[in-house]
Amino acid sequence: MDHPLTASLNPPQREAVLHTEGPLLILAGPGSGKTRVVTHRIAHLLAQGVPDYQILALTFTNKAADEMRRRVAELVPDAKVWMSTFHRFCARLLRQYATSVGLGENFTIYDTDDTRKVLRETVEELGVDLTHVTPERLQAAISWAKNHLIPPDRYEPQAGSAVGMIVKRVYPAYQARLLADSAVDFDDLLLHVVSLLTESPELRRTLDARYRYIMVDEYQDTNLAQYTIVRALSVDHPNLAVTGDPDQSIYGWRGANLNNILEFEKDFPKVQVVRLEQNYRSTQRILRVADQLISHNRRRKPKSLFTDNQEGSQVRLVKYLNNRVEAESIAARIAADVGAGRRRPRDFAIFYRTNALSRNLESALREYAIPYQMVNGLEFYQRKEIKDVLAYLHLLNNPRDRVALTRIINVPARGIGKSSVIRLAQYATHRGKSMLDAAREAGLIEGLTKRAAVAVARFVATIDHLAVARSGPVETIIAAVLDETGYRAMLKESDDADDQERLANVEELLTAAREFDEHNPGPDQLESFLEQACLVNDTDAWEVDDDRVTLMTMHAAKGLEFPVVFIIAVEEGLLPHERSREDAAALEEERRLLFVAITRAREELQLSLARQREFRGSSRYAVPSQFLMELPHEELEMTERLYAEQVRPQLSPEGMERLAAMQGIADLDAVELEILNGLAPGEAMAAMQQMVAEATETGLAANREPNPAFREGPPPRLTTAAALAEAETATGTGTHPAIAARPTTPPDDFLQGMLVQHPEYGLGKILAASGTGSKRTVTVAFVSGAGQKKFLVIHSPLMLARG
DNA sequence: TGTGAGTTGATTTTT
DNA sequence: TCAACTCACA
Repeated sequence: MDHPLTASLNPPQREAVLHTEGPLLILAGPGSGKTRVVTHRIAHLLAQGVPDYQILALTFTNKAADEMRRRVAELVPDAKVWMSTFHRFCARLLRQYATSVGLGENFTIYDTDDTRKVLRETVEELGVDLTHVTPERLQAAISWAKNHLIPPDRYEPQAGSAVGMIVKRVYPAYQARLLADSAVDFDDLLLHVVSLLTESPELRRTLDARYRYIMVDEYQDTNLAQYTIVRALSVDHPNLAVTGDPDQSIYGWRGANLNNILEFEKDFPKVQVVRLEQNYRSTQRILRVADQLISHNRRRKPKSLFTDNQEGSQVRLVKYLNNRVEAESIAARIAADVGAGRRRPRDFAIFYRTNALSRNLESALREYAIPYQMVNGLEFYQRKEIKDVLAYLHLLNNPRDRVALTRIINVPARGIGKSSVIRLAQYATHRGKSMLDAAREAGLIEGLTKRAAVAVARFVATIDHLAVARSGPVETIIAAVLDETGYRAMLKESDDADDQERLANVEELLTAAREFDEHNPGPDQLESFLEQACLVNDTDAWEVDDDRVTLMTMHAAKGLEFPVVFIIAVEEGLLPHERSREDAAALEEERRLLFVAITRAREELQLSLARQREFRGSSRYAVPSQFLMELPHEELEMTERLYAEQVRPQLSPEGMERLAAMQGIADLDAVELEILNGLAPGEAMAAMQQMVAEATETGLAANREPNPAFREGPPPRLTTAAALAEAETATGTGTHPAIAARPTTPPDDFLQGMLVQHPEYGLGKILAASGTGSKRTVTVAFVSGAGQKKFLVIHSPLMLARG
């Protein structure tokens, strides 16, 4: 009988799906339908009668886990298969057995920031001199050791390594401090689970039997700790299915060991190996470029990628004068394609090696009013105010959490200064007490002023009072924290517009908590909430459905695909990154990184570099990446651009409509269409935004008077920011020349909820307003993707878009 | 104790 | 370029 489940699969895919018993290695090239195979395999297992709780699927990112969950649900709606990241899985497990590894029942997960604080304090306590070693370096070294399962007492530095010597001293103290705080860092989550499994054969057996079918995604990225965990759970029931591609291993710097996948067949001699080599994503040309590049790597399993897709156009390789021209040209191209109706914003992605490279792109895209989303930036849970509130929760959850206590003992200000906190910490360390317990004895602490002691006592009382409601709904706990600590009042009474924004963020946290409560009913959910907050990351915020251009690092791009991909700054020192150039293995990883980036493209691909690039404030001449020499030149179309591309699209009616929809306008009349066609794309976009403002003003998108800004004929053409700035100075209005001058509005007329127009950022809404007259400040959220900004109204080029 | 200005120093990728 | 940290002052 035919399996309806496998009807749509090619032979190797089917083979992988139908293989259920015994180890399985799926070598999946890019775009080969890997997720499809994994999800169908889960569905198949379930159809075979395997209970859902016996299946465990492990990924590296929440994004991947969510995607898998979504797609399994499409096949088998009610299955409750456990799909999560390694770290989350370990956190869950660890919570049951925390005491066996020396942690308190409610342990805290310290993030990178917290970890650095602990490290810094440890270094200080030990009196270690850090003149030539940054804490980050130390952090990386300790993380490396942990990823390689080297405990503090077995750490031996390489001969002559200055960092190593310091690590040898600091690592044990650091680890002791974590345990004292009943806290773990990210690496510990894995490490503690490894010790659980190695030290308790019984527990290992139980879990092995429980998770009978284990799948690991992106197996090439596993480090020794992850490898050990997976192996330990696959001894009695070795139904371990791993998928991966050695050519896409890009996390070596985080301890990922390529050997795990290269030697899987040695680890499990009876393994079935399936190769997925047919690519369903890219054009022949893109695939050939990728293939040729990666063939220069030595440490790999050779594979032959092929596709039935079209030949496609040549891959563009463009050399720009400088980074500004690069960014503007890319933005112009995108604007042209969108304007002509050929593409939507969501079809495009721009990749770069380091986050710092995104700046020019952002402003260029804003200039063209192209909506974009950037995957990184200050992530919600990293914001100061969110971390503050969460610190209160952490302290309630784990009274030993020292980082949390020091963070908020004087926030809002209670008159407990730095020196008092140090005294408190010393007292606690001396007596082996937690900071909170030490604080309870504030009156006994030498060197603490009476005033400080009273303040500390009051702080303890507040915490104790809050602790009473600790087991209730999270939203209630947060609300109590905000009220009883005075945190909300502190923000509310502030004149600073930043604080108004913070207040809004804090309210958002309340909403998040409410949603969490709905999904997680029952008492004592605080720890679970905090765990979730600690283990989310930037890419999780990326929205597939938004019609926006995507900006991200090449690392974040893994697992995604886009019709058109731009890869910028393919230059020595950036693409093989500075720090990777000497080391052959690291260089291969950089090559894989470019391979990953290239293979994200479905139809069009452009690689670019600049002759001159501004970096760290100063400008320098760039050398083309050595990887460019390795590409097949017959597949490339090479051009050089010394000025910003002037792409003047003839906007088709269809394209205009799309643009209009993007900008929120219902329809356009013929006159407007004609005028817009006469403008450079950047101006056309700005003009569009103006129309939105007009439309909002009248409340009626249709049936408008033609915009007065266009009656007087096209404004001077300006494309570069320099020219724009010049024009601004000349007119003295500070507004884009395409926008008609308006009478100035008194600052106090800028009210919360109003729509405003900004020459650079476009249309936005006032989220918060404070102060009066010349001190009037507003926080504005922009639709363009610029995010939120605050302005002193009187000095800002903001104009009301309504009234 | 708290704030502000000035200086310094560092910048890959992330669970 | 920018953020974090230091130091001086109120």
